[in-house]
Amino acid sequence: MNAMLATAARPAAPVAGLPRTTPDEASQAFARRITSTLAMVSERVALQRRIVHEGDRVYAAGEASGELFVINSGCFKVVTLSPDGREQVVALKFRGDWLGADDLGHTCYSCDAIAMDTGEVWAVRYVDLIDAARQEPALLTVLHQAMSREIARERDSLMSVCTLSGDARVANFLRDWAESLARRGLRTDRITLRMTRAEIGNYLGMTLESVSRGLSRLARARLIGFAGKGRREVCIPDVAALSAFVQGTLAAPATLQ
Amino acid sequence: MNAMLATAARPAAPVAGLPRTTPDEASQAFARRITSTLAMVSERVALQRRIVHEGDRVYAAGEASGELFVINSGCFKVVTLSPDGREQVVALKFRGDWLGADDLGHTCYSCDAIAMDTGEVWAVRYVDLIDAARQEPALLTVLHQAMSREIARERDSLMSVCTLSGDARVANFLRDWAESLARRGLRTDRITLRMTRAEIGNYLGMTLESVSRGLSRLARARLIGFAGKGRREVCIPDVAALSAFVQGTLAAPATLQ
DNA sequence: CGGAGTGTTGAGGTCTGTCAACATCTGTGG
DNA sequence: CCACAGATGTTGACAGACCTCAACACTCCG
Repeated sequence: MNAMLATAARPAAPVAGLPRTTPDEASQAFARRITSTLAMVSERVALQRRIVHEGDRVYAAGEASGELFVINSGCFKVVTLSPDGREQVVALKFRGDWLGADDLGHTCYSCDAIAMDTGEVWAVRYVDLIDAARQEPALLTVLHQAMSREIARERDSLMSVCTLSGDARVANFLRDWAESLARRGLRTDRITLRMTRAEIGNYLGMTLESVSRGLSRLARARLIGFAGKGRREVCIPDVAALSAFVQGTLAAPATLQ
Repeated sequence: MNAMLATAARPAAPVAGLPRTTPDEASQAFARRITSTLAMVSERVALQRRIVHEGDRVYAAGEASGELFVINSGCFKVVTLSPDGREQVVALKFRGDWLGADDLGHTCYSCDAIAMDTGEVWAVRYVDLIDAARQEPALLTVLHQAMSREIARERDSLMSVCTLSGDARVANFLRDWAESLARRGLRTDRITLRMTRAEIGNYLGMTLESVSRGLSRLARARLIGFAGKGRREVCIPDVAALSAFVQGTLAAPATLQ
């Protein structure tokens, strides 16, 4: 397919800057990078392992920062709380991602990081990390990669909110989540959304009703299916089809009946 | 300046996590930080000065990365181009900001960085920077601060797009721009927008017509004024009033007649 | 002068938010 | 085990905000 060729040729990313069309190799390279990152950190830097459960706060806005957290397992949300009380989910994080790297230069955290699941994070002190980097410069590279990936992800979110319709945003969100899992070697045919419709809507810049309607329409179009009874379990028979749908809404505002 | 007084008077409740209503001291601290950053970089790292003019590309998506650029003067936009041809302005940068830091870990740039003005950037090779940081660890801190600020800015943009109405987004954009200038000691009573309505709309996630209408309504409400004939020069008599307007739209969806 | 580029404004349609009713699931307590 | 309350999710009707299309004004330049 020339789409593939095009993608391979130009390093830029597809839709809304989202993860390339995930050929296995890219996915595997990603998995290897995570593994080696975790290995390197655990070998070279003093760290403290911490088990967290659903709802636990890894750190809270306002706390003195100075520690970074590498996620070994579980999934997490990063939430900002503005002074007038509005809160917004600004990022979702998985194994291999860093928490707290977005407040490096500051004296305190600017967000809350909350576990959406049981998981394990490794707490690393910033100064220790920098220190260890004198012996192992690759640690810096790894950190910088993580931060620049975070910037890129944030931009993707922005682009998604700016240019996609409601339904497409929901589809894009699901695809994103599925690919995050896929790249980490987890199963994606049946994923558990660990967020309420309200939270998803908050993250995507839309109301919970619109999210619900979007999911229903995607299900009617057989792009996704619901498993379990809680309607929190979603199966994605064909991730590529979801991507195609997102693409399609751009070219010709195709509506789901 | 009574704008300042007004700001000092009201207990400054920021918006969308945006920079607090800029009391002088914070603004001055910011200016000092920029100065010392530039000084440190120019003293400690090998760099190449480069003069750019409006429309010049500092780097382009797809080019091999490896260099960072510190902005000494001028203003710049960072643009992503997706394969299907849509492009999106994802960031605006001024003196003291870094360009290219968002692609640190990657082999090539993922965006274009384009001068909107005549200016000067200092090109620094990443390896040289890391190397210099062995002598002067503060260089790393500075870099990390810049990156985490970038993440925060991106999040603010996201929150702005997600939670503010069209008019409020335009107002917020103007205030942002004015504060960026103010913190750098430049005059803000009369600013020149170096972007077309279409570009502003693209950046804010709305159409050029909506931007135009928003500007007109703000002008009718005397929150801004137009100078010059091109309608690109905007004066902001009272930045605090603009902030207040943005805040106001949150509490009670106040419309500008 | 005339054309291209840019900006403004109006009319009408569509998408999404708002409000509301109802369905479903979960956990608690009798 | 069942009943019940609260949280969560779905769906409809309606209204309002924003986009689309279109006409027109202004500026800059050749």
